[in-house]
Amino acid sequence: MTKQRAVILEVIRSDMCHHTADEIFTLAKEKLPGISRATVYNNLKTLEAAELIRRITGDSLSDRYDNSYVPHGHMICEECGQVKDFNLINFDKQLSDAIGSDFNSYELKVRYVCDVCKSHGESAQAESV
Amino acid sequence: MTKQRAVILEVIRSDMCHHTADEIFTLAKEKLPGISRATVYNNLKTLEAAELIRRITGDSLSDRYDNSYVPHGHMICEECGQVKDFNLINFDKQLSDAIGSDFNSYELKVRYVCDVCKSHGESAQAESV
DNA sequence: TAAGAAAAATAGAATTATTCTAAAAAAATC
DNA sequence: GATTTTTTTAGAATAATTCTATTTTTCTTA
Repeated sequence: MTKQRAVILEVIRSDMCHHTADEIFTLAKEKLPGISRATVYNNLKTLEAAELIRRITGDSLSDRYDNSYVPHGHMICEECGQVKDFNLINFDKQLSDAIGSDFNSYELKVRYVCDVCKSHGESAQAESV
Repeated sequence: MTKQRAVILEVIRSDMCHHTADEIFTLAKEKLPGISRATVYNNLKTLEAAELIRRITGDSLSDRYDNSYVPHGHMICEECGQVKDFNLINFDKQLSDAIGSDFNSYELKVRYVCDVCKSHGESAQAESV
């Protein structure tokens, strides 16, 4: 566990947001100005392999990272882009029944419009994801 | 509906595979040698907006396209990369209950090891997705 | 069906996210 | 403490996608 790796993990764990690699790089840089982009990418891979974080794909052009490795759903507002976590009861069993096999992980994303955006139309253009 | 658009749609519908934009470009080129990459990308967007195809993200570096717009699950073998479709009964209701709101679409991917790969170990390195 | 307007296609440059590379630095091992 | 292994670094390379300006095709309607 190097300084860099610790800072990256700290950044990912510091809030409930799901940051992109680039955002993590920027945030890590505030604490460790010399850190390199490649280090961030390397460590994101290492940390996911160690099952400490989870990569989530397809919300935007770039991947995002979740501070929990345990699979769960992500609900993504199509207006403001905010990502929230949610859980389904007994979903693992349901899934393995449906595919007729055990599985290693799953990724579930739901696109919807959140209450805030629903109420004040298209005005709320947050960037907090 | 232009020649190009028809060919692209035909390529996507011609088999059960989930092709990348680049594969679609290559296949379309066989039928329409002058077709440009930008045309493929433009049309993939148009066709998804028209709800004729569905983009699926995160299986590999590049996105893939599904010949059905109706949301359903994708099961992805971690050994050979093959993608199969599956469905969950009454899942829409379950989802909207879980997130406490209506939603526009969902994307569900399960990573597992398919029977073929499970039986003959790591030998089967198919590319057919 | 010809003329004008609108939409789509083209080639290639530009952009963006990510990976690779080779050298330097840090950490781990003995 | 010397040696080996791992990690970091900067920047180049790659790959997917988007953008741009121009040309071509399609659509509309007279």
